Amino acid sequence: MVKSIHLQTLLELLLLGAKEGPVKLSTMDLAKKIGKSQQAASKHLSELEQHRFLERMVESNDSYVKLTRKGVDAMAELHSVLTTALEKKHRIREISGTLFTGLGEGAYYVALPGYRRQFISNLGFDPFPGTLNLRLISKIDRSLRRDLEHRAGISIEGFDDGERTYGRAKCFRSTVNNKVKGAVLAVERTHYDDSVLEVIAHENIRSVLKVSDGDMISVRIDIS
Amino acid sequence: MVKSIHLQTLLELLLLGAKEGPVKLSTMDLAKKIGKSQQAASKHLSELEQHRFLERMVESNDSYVKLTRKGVDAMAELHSVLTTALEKKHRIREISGTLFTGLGEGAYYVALPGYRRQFISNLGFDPFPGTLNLRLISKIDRSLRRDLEHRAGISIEGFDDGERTYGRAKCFRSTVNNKVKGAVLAVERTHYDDSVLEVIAHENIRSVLKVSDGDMISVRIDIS
DNA sequence: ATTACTATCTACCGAGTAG
DNA sequence: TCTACTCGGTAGATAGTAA
Repeated sequence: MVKSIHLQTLLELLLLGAKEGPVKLSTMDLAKKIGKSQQAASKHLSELEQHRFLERMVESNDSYVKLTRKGVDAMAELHSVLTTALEKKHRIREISGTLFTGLGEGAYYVALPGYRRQFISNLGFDPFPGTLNLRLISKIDRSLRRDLEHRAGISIEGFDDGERTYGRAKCFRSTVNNKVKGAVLAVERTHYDDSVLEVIAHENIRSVLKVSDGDMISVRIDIS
Repeated sequence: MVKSIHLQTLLELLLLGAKEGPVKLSTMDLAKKIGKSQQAASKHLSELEQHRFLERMVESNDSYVKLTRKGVDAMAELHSVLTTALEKKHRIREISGTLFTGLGEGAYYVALPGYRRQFISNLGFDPFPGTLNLRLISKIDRSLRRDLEHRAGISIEGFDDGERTYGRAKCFRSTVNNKVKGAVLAVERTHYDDSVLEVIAHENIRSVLKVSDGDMISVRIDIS
C-alpha cells in the first residue's frame, strides 16, 4: 500500500498529467511543489519508483516521470474511499441509559386506538402496551436524544376522541441491546425531559431481554 | 494545512460518521483502524484537536470524537483536488528539437492549393510557404512525436490534381518557443522519420523568432 | 545545471507505565 | 478499563557535497 507521506508527491504528479505520459520534472521542481528539500523529493521519487508507483526516464540532463497503472490506481482508490466517506449518511445513533419504571402513562397512551392504529400501519407492529423507559446519564446521550427532535422520523398524528385532544409524536426504528426491534418515541411536549428515552416494541422488552430497573440498556436508532 | 500523516485518521473518522455527530472512539479502537499503536493514535487525535480539525468530549470512561467544519472541509478539499487531478485531460505536449534546413519539399507541398485551402479553412491561417524542421534528439521527444500519429488531430484530406495523388495528413495547433502560433504537421508516409517535427505558421517563424540552424526550439502542442 | 550519497538532526513510533 | 506521559529507537528530513 502507498505510504501517506508519498500522497503529496503522487497528487502533484497527477496534477502535472503524469498519468497520461512522461512529464519533465526535476527533484528541485518537485521539492518546491511539496514544500520539502530537494533531497527529500529525490528520496520520495526513488521510493515510489522502487514500489512501482511510477517510472523514471533520464534523458541527458532532463528527468521524466510517468505514473504506472499501479500509481494511478492507488490514487483512484483513495478518491473512491473519500467519495464514499464524504457522501455516506450515517443513519444510526447509539444511545445508552439505565432502565427505570415510569408512571405507567406510556402504557395508557400506546394502547389508545388513535395511536395504536398508526403504530400498526406506520411501524408494522402492534406495540406491547407499555414503554421501556431509559434514564440517560451522559451529556452525549442527552445531546443525541435532543437531536432526535430535529429529525423527521416516522410521523404519528395527533387526534381528538371527542373528549380531549392528543398531540403529535414521531418515532424512529430502533433495536434494543442489539436484539429486540422496536421504535423510539419522541413525543411533543412530553412529560419527560431530554434525560429520558422511551422505547416501544411488539414484545415485552423487559421479559424478552430479562432486564430490570437499573440495568444499562443500549439502543441503536435509525434516524433516516 | 493538514499533515499527510493525519489523513488516515481523518479518513477513518469520516467513515465512522464523525462528520454528522459525536462518535464513540477510544484511542485503542483508532489504533487498530490505522494500524498504529494506541500511543500514536492518542497523539494523532490530540494534534488534530489542537489544530481544530476535530473536537473531543470525554464522558466518564468513554471518549467521543466529532469532526469540526474545518476537518470536514479539509477532506472535502482533498477530494475535490483528487477529482480534478484524476479527470483532467492533459492536452498539451511539449517537444524540443534543433532547427535544421530541409529539402524544400515542405514549402512545395504547403503551397499546393489542394492543401492550402484546407489549412485556411481548418486552421484559420494561410501558411507561410515553408516548414520549420526540428530534429528531435532525445528518446522522450521522439516517443512523444510518434504518439501524435495515434491521435486524431485536425484532418487534412488527400486529393488528386489530375496528374498525381497527394496523401492525407493531420495537424495539431502549436506554439513555437511560447510565441508563434501555428501547427505541427503529421504527414502520412512522410519522407521524414520520427526524429523530425514539421511546423507551419502564418508567419515566417525563422525571421520572427530570429532563429537559425542548430538552435534549440520548443513546441507546445495541443493534442485535444 | 542535474541526482543522490553521507552525516546529522528532528519527528514519529511503540513500550512501559502513571493517573 | 481509559488517556497520555516519558523515553529510547528508528524513519524521515535537511545540509553539504560528489559525480
